[in-house]
Amino acid sequence: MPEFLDLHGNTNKAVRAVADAGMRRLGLHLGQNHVLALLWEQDGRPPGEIAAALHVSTPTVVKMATRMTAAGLLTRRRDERDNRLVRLWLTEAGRALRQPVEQERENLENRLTADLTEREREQLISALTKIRRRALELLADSDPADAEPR
Amino acid sequence: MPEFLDLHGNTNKAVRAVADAGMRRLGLHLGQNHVLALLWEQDGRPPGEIAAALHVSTPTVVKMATRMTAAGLLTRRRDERDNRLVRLWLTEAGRALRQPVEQERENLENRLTADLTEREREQLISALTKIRRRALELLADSDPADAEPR
DNA sequence: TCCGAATCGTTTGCCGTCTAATGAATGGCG
DNA sequence: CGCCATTCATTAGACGGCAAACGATTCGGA
Repeated sequence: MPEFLDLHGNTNKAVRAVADAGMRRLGLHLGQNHVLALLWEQDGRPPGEIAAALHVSTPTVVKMATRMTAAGLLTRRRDERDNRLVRLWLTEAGRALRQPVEQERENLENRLTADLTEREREQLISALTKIRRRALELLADSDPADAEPR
Repeated sequence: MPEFLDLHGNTNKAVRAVADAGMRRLGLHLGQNHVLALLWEQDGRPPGEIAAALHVSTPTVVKMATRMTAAGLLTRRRDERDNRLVRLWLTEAGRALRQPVEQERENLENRLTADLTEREREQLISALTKIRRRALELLADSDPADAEPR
């Protein structure tokens, strides 16, 4: 009865590929939409804050910001009061993607879960939530990094 | 009722991180265990065959094979009869990891699904299977690459 | 006031993954 | 029999992700 692990991994890969195709149609790379989503909600956030919100490392956001800047989606500017901070600001192009991206995401979600009944969908979400919680606990245990901030 | 997509992605990341930590304890990088698993089952397979079995591109396997060779887990040798082919052979070190890796995987799976009842687990697998199938269908549609091999 | 600790972003380098381009060998068909 | 299409692996380059090292700035306490 083995291998929930493999099934979950394979499913994720397939879902990821579909989402990537969808975003690519809008000229985005997978992952960039998450950064945009945070900036649509509140423009001018610094990389560290975005990284924390996305549960991702700061260097990851920095790299993405570099590419997205090159792609004309946003601009970088240092905070005037605290020069350690950098703030990311949407360009017109970045702002314009909001509606199409949000629609595409809804579209993807609906199509992917089309074979599930409402009940199945709820159970799925419940199960995934439990597993995620469990995984985060296991991570915190084995990795005493953020344990005991004194 | 939002965002099965996000939940699934986040769960995957957490699960991946836990699995990665587990494999790292054995001196492996995540993903390498899958290559090893195929070679334990049948040694001397070529990269293309492994890629197909893992649903991964050939370059991915080639790169992993390069690192795993450097790590002393396997060796590369060209097939004598068909010189286009390369075959990957386990070293003693690669073979020795079988038991510990398989146990670690079982261990991980059990710990991750510990919060689920047997029934929940079955439903989860069923739902993920449906979604994966759906995702693969959507991919095949939008991407007429492998459709109609004449 | 001044120096060391804390806070940020960036750089570097690695892993897994993909697509596209390249290169080497085989095999079949005229 | 010889040439061209097919079949493989490899290389190159991009993306998302991570950890570690580095550099700049701010801030608090002596």
